[in-house]
Amino acid sequence: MKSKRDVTIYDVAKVLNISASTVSRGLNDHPHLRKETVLKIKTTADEMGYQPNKFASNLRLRKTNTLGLVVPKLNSYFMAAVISGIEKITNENGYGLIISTSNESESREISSVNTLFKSRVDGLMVSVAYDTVSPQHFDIFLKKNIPVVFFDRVFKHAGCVSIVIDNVSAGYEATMHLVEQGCKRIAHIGGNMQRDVYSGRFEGYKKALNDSGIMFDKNLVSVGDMSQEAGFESAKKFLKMKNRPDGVFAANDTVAVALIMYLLDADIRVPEDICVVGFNNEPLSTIIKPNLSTVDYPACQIGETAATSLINKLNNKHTENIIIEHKLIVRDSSLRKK
Amino acid sequence: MKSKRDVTIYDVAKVLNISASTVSRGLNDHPHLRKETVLKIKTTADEMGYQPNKFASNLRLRKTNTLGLVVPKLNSYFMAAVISGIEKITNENGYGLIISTSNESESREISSVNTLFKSRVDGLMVSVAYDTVSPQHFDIFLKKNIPVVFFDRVFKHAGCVSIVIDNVSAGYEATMHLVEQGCKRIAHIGGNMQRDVYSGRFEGYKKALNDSGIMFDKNLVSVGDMSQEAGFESAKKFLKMKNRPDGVFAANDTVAVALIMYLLDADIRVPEDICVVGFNNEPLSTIIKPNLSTVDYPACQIGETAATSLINKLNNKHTENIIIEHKLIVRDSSLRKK
DNA sequence: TTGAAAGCGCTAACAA
DNA sequence: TTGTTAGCGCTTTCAA
Repeated sequence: MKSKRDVTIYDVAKVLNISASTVSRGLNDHPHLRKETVLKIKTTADEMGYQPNKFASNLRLRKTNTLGLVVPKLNSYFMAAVISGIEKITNENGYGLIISTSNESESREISSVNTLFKSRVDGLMVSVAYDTVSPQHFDIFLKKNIPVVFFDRVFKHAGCVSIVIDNVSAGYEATMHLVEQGCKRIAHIGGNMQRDVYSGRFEGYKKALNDSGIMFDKNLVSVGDMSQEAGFESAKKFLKMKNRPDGVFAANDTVAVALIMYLLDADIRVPEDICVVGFNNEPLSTIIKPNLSTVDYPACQIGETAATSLINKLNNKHTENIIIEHKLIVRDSSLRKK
Repeated sequence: MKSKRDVTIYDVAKVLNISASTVSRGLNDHPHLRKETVLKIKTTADEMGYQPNKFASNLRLRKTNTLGLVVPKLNSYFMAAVISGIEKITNENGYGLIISTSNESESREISSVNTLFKSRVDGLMVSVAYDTVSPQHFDIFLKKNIPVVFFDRVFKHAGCVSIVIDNVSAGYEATMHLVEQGCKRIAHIGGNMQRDVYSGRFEGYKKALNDSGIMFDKNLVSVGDMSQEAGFESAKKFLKMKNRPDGVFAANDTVAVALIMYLLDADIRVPEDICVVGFNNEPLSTIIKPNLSTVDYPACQIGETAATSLINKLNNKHTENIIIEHKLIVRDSSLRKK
């Protein structure tokens, strides 16, 4: 594994009979250099196979030009799209990106955050894990004035920008749509209410019921880990009730699809007997029959916005919380009236 | 964004009235130090909030303890599982991980590889992009004796280890299964035959036909980009034929599911009229009705194996190509005989 | 068992 | 417009 010594700016300088600092300046397009010199330096460096040593420059400059990203999981279409948005912006701005996953667990999130801190990223983007309770592991960043941007699943944390959708409105619209389809007993499948996305959607659900004169019934609310299993469990629970729901607003598509599969297996008709609305517009929402009504929001744009915010903050530009538009997409799973 | 100066080993040394080199040794558990001294150094460093500066040590040691990973896309269950396997091993062995995506394009792959090279990763893991033609962008690594491990979509490249499944056997088994179900005209939907995974599956398909006395018919082979669209296109093509296929072996689940959706919409029965087998065992294979028969293989284990191989190679241990077991999973989409 | 000192490769303040 | 020089924080050789 022994590698030959790399070409350094000193080697280039020696060949050109100039000083290393001039080479450094030339490589970095320093303004006061003769164009001619710059060109000469760059071509020679190229020819010699020079590769800048980031560690030396990071060490010297005390910054890494690298951003960190912590996400709960990689297995959703949503997250893949977010990351592609982030990569686009970071690439355009000459930043590197280190991605780390928390696997939905607080302890893994803490270790990811610490690792990125040790890697001395210039800034951090985070979507919080499912079961994270306290945001205090981000304090090491904040204490050092390293900016942290939250997106999707966020913490309200002094000095941190958040990129979110309006979950309350989205939950409200989804539920209202069920009301408009004639549903009277509308159930909700939600997640950990410590996560703003789930508490927001739940709040919107309750608000819509209230505005429609429908009494909130806590038996119609099922809280789980938003997995396929959780969807089956909720379906089982609803089917056991003597007074079954006739509509369900689920806080993600995975759960909604699992619910529908279970219902269909039990010979319940969707949407005739029970209308279902999901959340996220994952690809599987158009594979299930009937196609799933859901809430769509631009994942790629969320990624781009998060990265842009972070970079702006690094450049001391003004930044603020941003709310991204969402849209209810009505498909067959909730459409009784055509 | 100005950060206070960090605590360095010099600061720790000053507090303890010893030299920086001793502190360095203490922190790294150098053998000849008094246990007492080591303990004293570690606790003081901790109390002072000391964080090692990786750049300084990377610069000094000429290695980064970081591995690079280049993958085509993040949006599949398969890749998410592979990455979680890789993260497990890298974490256990004290390596960092930088993930980069090629977005299935050769040019993005080249730039990812170059970026990781500049980041001076100690080793590289790669699953090749859909349309990569030449492996020569990996030469910068090989020339410097930095090990490269391929997995899933691989290049046969001197000195590079590959972690794969036996795609030929898998394609053979899938096709044979269709034959056993009574299919006589078996079609194949494949991808870029430059990718070993697709050429292997195709080869297995042809071999199975041959072994079953079925004439290979090139009109029954549809090659596309393995997207949902490609699945629809293939379905359209097959339905237009006067002599339609009665079985289809698709080289991934996305295409297989799209095909089934299209067929069902056209009132073709699956499996009665056409049997379908996919590949990868993605979650959507159990959401489509009828559930999709497919080939399963342990993604997480592939990730673990790739990372382990790479780390072994870095430690100058013996490494070799590894073939991971796969399994045909028969579900309703291909099951005529019970 | 510990310390002094050099150097990894780069950048920038200062000088010319 | 370019050169000299010091130093970023760490490791390690050599010496004690």
